[in-house]
Amino acid sequence: MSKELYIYNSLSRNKDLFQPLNAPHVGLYVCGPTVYANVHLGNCRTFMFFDVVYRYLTHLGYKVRYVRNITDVGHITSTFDDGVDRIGQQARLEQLEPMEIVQKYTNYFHEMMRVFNNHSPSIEPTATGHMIEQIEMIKKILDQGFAYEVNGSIYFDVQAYRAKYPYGELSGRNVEELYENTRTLDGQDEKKFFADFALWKAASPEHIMRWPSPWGEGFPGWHLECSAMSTKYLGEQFDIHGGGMDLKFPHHESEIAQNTACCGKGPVKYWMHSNMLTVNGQKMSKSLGNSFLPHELFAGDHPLLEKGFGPQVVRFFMMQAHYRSTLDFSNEALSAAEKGYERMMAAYMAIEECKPSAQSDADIDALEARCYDAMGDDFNTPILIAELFEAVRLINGCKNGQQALTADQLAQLKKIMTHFLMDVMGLQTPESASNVELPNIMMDAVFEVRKGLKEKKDYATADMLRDAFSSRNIVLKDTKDGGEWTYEKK
RNA sequence: GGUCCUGUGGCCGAGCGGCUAGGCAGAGCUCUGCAAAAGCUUGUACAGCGGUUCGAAUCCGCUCGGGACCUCCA
Repeated sequence: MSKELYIYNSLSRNKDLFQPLNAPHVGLYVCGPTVYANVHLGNCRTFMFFDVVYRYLTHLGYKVRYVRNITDVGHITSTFDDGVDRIGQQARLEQLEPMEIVQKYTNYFHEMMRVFNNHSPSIEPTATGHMIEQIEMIKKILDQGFAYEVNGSIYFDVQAYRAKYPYGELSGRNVEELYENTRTLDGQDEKKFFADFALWKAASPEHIMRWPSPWGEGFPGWHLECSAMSTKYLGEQFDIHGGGMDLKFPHHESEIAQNTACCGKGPVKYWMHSNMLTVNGQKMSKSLGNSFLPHELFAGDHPLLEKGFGPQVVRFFMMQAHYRSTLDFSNEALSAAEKGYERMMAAYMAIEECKPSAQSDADIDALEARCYDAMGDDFNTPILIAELFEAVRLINGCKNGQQALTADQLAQLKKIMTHFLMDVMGLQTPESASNVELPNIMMDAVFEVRKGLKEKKDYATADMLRDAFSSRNIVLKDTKDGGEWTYEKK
């Protein structure tokens, strides 16, 4: 059975065989959210996918250190405006302290990660908690001659960097072309070269979030935190760096430049980028106004939604598309995923009901191998799911007595489905995922039936129903509206 | 404008030189008090036009759509 793992590496533009720098240890860094607003569903897709990466590497036996940061320093919204940052802006809007904003939206983020059944990262560092590391890194880059100071701000010197290292390798663009197509430059810009980016920005007097530094009070540039924190927790070189496609340039390109300028080598062996969630073919994003929030999706509480879908259905829906493809949201697709998810889980839970046979012609080993092949081919979860539906057919066939499976094979199917469905893809059965309301809903139906029976004066059947429950330690009590029920403790 | 990605059957979505993807929906059958579930069978497909090849959805070119990045973005 092949358990080789090939990962599409954005840097090499190839599916590269995964070979950790220090097996069995694996360093995984994923750019987390900026907590100035609620995470929307598009954001969640990325975190759900990298959760699967984390889970699968762990399943393969690697000791993974998974670092996912929280960006709680406001990135400046434009190079040219005067230190307006998203968090500060939102703080003014909501009339809260910036750190209250940070806390509020971090809480929502964590809650959604939990609801979607994502594992917590090993370390979840915040940018504000790593000012010292960021300042130290800037000093090193200055010492190496790849940055310069202007009026208390430090800029990365792309020209100096390019003289020694290639710039733009990840995103595949060259600086000359960038220049031709960059929008009109502000004449008052402090930068020596248009492509230079800020490592540290001097804070204007009204800027709220500010920290002392050797260059005066200010705040770090938006690319720096990831470089500083990944280096601190994963070392100067580590295995996998992930994030959304839209972070490739300039964010990840700048990270490479910062790390290389600081430490003389590129930080990451495998760069992974997950594609966007789209709505009517367009990227879901806050600024386009086509995003919606997870809790709106669960409740069906949004103009674009016909009904609500549970977190597990949403997760299954996401898993049915490959992470490097765009995935278009639609009610029809979600509904189809819901049916598929339910069929999958029903079969999973029905394995125990299957009667084993002495003989079988099914090849479960081959099925298992194909599951690993699918995951090993750049985390191809859609293929994995297709293979698991093959398992569903076997299980259902066995339950109907149309497919012979031995006891060992049934156990193996159970193991395969547990591994891939639960452990790797992080799905849950409907029961474990929710639903405390379910018993109440079912009992409502029971009371409805009893009411009908009593109206027809069929008291014998009505009593039979009540006795059937009471023999299972559930007591039914009639009320004028319907009924109540309790467990009878013994 | 530049760079890159993409166009698959009613819908979603894999595949990316020859071999059934899969799910949902549809049709037929089996099972069935009814309904559902499940199983079996089954149709419609690779944007268009050229080219390479024994053979192309898959490679190349052009045309026409769609999108991402180039500014904060998962």
